[in-house]
Amino acid sequence: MGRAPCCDKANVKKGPWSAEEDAKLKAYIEEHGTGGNWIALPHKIGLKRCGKSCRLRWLNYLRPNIKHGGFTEEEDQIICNLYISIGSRWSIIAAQLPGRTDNDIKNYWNTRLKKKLLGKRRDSSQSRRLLHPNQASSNEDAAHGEMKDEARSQTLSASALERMQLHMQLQGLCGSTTNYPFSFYYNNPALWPKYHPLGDRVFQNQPAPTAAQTLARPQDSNETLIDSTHQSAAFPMQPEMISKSSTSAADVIQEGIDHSPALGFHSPSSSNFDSVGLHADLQSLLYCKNNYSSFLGHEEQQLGELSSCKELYTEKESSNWFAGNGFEDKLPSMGCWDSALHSDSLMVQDYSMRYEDL
DNA sequence: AAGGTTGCCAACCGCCTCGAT
DNA sequence: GATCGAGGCGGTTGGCAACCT
Repeated sequence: MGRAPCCDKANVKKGPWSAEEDAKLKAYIEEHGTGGNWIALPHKIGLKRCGKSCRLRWLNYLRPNIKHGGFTEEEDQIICNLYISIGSRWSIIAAQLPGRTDNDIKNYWNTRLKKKLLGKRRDSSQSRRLLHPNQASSNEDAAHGEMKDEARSQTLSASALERMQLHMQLQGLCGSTTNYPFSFYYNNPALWPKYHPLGDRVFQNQPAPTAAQTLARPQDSNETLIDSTHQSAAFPMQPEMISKSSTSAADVIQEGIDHSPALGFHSPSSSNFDSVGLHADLQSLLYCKNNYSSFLGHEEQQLGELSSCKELYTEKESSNWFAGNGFEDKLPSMGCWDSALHSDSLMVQDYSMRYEDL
């Protein structure tokens, strides 16, 4: 027996919102707020819409200060950095980009930025199978729960693969500055956005530089590197940090770092990485095709190797790095991407070693 | 010019989390 | 501690527009 629907589906309008509906919803919320109950809201204002639909419409379209389209280079970089770092946690990524919605960023990533970064070759049938194995599977497969779970797991891995590919591209540009490819982001505090659980609202009230501003001034990265008090607050957000917690999420993560020196998480104060150079590399990757064309030369082979490694990408096999590093207690809901990420990292590590031998 | 394909994006779906009871 | 319901989230879909052949 499934969960009861949140609204009477039969009497609820679907599809595009009319101007009249928009006006009603906007006027009501601007005057009364949501009242803390989205489900009841449409009834109050006489809209034949699901409460969830109203919420989505408000958050993604009607809310003040929403920006649509026209992503800047700066925003591209932030999205790229965060996607590599945390995966498809669009709400968290959106929190770093004032005026942007998770849906917008998700669409932008899926339709444009991903292609921009990974290149058109990703559309080849090979990579299509690699990245969307569930789409290639038959309908009868989907009808079976086990197969569905497997497909989900593979889809998850696909996302992880994408991030890994981005990492490899970055590594190809930046050279192997470390044995641990995923430390690229963590080793560059200049690329770390600030974590603001309340998103825009906090940005509006806080004069501290946004991630975009931090990113936009790589020449200032030295001060970021040196400032150890800044480090805790500036550490890249982890998805679970967004959950309501009484303790500082940054502290939780920082503690995790402090106890995991072997995993490539160098504290900024001890890091001597050239964040300026890396920033430039990322910018080149995003905006200068020439710079990553050399990478594409290896991509065919890489994809082949990735296929052979794909079986490594199961959640069962991926032991959670965070377990054993003091994270499991504090981050109880650590999502499956994390284990996939860990699995990725092992595979990438292995792969990168072989790659460097080429 | 017409039909097919691809790209884009708003909206939906269903699962998960968490607070209230 | 168990259950319920609302909110939140990420993945997916459907429809329209632009582009291609």
